[in-house]
Amino acid sequence: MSKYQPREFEGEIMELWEKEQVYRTEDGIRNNKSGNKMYTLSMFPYPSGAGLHVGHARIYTGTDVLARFMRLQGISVLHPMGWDAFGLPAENAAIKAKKNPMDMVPGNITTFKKQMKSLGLSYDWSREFSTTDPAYYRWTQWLFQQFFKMGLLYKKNTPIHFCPSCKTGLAEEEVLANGTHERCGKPITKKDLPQWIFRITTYAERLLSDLKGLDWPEGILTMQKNWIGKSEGVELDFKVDGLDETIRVFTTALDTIYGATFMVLSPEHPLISRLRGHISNVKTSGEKSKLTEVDEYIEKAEKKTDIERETENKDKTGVFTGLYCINPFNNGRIPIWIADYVLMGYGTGAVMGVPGHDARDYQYAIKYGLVVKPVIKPDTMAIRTDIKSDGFWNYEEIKAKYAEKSVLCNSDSYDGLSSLQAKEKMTVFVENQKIGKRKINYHLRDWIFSRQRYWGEPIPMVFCQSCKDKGISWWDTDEGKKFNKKHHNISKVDQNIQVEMQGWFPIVEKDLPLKLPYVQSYEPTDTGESPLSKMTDWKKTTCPHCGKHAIRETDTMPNWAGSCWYFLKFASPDKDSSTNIFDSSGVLPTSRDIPSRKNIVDSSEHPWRKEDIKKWLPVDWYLGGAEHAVLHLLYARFWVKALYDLGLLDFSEPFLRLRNVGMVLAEDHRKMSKSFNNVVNPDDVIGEYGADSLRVYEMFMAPFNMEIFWSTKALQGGYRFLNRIWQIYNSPDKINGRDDKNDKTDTTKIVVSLYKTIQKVGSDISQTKYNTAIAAMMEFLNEWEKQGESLPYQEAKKFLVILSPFAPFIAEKLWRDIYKETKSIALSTWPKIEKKDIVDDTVHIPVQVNGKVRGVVSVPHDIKQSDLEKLALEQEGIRKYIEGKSYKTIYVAGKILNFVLNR
RNA sequence: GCGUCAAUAGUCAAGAUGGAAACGACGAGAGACUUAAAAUCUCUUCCCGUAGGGGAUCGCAGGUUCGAGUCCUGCUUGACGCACCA
Repeated sequence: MSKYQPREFEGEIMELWEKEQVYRTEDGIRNNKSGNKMYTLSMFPYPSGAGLHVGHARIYTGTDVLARFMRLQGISVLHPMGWDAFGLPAENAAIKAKKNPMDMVPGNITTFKKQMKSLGLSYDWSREFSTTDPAYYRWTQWLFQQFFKMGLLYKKNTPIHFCPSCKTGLAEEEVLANGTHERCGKPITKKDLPQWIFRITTYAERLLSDLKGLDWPEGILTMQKNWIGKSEGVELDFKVDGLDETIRVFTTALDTIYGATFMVLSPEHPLISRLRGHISNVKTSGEKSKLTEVDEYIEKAEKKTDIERETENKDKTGVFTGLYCINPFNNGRIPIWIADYVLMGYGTGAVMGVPGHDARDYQYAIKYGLVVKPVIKPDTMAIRTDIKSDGFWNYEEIKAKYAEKSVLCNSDSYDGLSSLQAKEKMTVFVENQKIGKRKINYHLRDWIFSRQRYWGEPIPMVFCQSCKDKGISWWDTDEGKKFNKKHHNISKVDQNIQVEMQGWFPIVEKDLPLKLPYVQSYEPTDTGESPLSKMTDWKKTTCPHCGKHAIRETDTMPNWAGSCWYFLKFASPDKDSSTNIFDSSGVLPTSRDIPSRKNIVDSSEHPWRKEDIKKWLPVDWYLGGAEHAVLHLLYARFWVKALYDLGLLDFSEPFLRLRNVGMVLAEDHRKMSKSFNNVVNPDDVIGEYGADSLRVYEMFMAPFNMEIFWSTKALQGGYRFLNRIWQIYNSPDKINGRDDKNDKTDTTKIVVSLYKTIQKVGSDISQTKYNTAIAAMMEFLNEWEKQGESLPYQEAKKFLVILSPFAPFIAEKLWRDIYKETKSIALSTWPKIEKKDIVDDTVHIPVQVNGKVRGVVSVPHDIKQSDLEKLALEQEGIRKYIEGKSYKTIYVAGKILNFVLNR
């Protein structure tokens, strides 16, 4: 009997799979029923120099198990893999290594691919591409241009988050809560730079409401909801006392307006500059003039970094302007303050201070001695001072506790109304007086899309000063007019954007891809300009509209661009798909001369063939880490919605089912990191125990979405399990009637167990409950190993099939060796189990006395209650608790019998 | 502060709909094989008892129920996310 030595055959099996093209996507050939497809996708990796991580192995194996299972169900499966190779991590690594990223990425990809193959992942490699491949980013650029044409992109000078270490601007989402950059961990500052900005906010409502139909983890849905942060309220104007100015505020609690005892402006509020003259007239008792006081405060506030604002979080500061405004409801005069706890970026940048019900306003009022006036109380309370001794009652809290039973007070004619009634009535008043309107605000901000870095898709736009001077925008051109006409159904391009974007033109389509030039100096600059801006020759071009001198955009796209639509391209690869990015030796052509493949794409209209998209999309199963909850997953949803509006797609949500994978932490319970010297390399593990052991271990250790701690000991458990399988298939007395082609069999006890196992494994896999599926197989194996148990030859074959999604190498090996099969097990069929084959005739009913189990009776499954009771009472162990006492019985058919003694 | 999720044996974990708590793995102990070790196999592994058997137990405290790990209320601890969003 030979020993289980995976090293000896895994490589050979891998070659067989490749030779036989086992994992090539079958476009619905095996089952022509429409809709019988499955698109299983793992979030594709950025191919780092460190190679594949055991954490990667977990995601990819999890997706692979699904893909293999679906194939065995006879479903056509699309299971692709590619590379998200643009972006900061690749570039920072390249800078560190003093190499051009273009020269580094190909080698990394080669390593990743080799490692993935050795893991036994069943990808259709013919669909592979990298986001850095010009044939792919040609279309990323093309899509950018479509979004520009829709009016979803504009370029504007904006104060943005800037990472001084990476020397680039960042999106809101890339800044961590502690004010550092999510990629490099260094602190972030603000910088005023011209930026391409995506108007993702125009899709806020749809991004929010479409979450409803998605089968995603609850936590991720909540995070997206919170990130979009919808709040409904009212905007209304407060007159500045004695001046012809108004202050517009946004509030979600209009019912508290009688409690507004002060007004707060954000330090960046534009009104302040107009008020300066009046502020300088204010008399003060101090040495400084009021204006100096205000100016000093504003200057200090502007200098604060995000981190400073963060640490000072709770200690609010501000300055009184000496001016007043008028509450439109009661004409009360309230003081105007400037404070940096009010943000310019949200609402109107001005807030009515209601210290009676808002915790922040309360804190501020206490510090500066402002009036605290509660205006909502529980209806059972007579006087307002009883509400709380200090006069403050959190708005949310009072509503949560008293709901409809909280009423207004101190609010003139609104007194006694419920919060809800008052809010509605007051809103109507605001509307009638024409001093404001209902308004919905979102926390979601527009998406800063420029990066001042080298390693990204060049933004395919050209700026023409001459056209700008003449006030010509792209929408004034023939092409632009045609576009507007064709897409008049979608939101009309904003006039402001048309003006703002005068002089900007997409480079003509036939010139795509606009290739990233190979440069000597690709390091980011200190000026916050892209390294491409130093390439004067490359920058120079002609205006697509007027033909005069024009300048190329030199910013590049963020790494999110490529991942926003890669799942579409997998479904519809370039026709000449043999143009793999690898040549036969596995070495990339030097990137200096990667051929442009624009000529092999047949359509000038679409980056994909519609029938392919129809066949495969949307993605049925999307597996990846939870860290993308509001980055990639939000951006990709946004692009798909925009593409839907353009008529390029006929669905508007890309990922129907999302599952998160838990992290793989090191044995010492820390994150795996080079600096802790605790990284486990999958190559080493595969070398020693085989890929199957690694796969089984990672699927078995915990539920798929939970984090696991690496344990080599536990991994050996996986190896032992496979070893026992190897031994049992090689034991003459464990499998009956070898070479018997006749698959008729008695349903002996062990066979029934097998059938139950088959059913459990199937249902567990489709719920990504891999750990319990494996436990069930182990349980079955334990039973099969018992002395005297053996399986008929054809039945034992079925066990290999259900094992194969988890341990494809050993399953394939035994499939071919023991059963002499020549066609891969991956292309076989999941065993069908009839319900009648797994029904037990005898059931075991636990018998309780007062809820405690005192015995078990084995009876026919359809026994009558009276017979069951009789049998139960025959048991000494049960009878002794009941004898001579009065009782009643509760019987749950097939489950439990309970005797309840009367007290 | 807000939101989401979690807590079961020495460790990782199973336990959908309330109905036998602890499937499976790791570790530990004993034994078999071996000159020996590793590997492999067998048994034990909450507490008491040689055993039949009995008792306890699911973060803590209550409650609902014939019956609660599961439902409800309050609390504790931890993880993740958001955070001056008006």
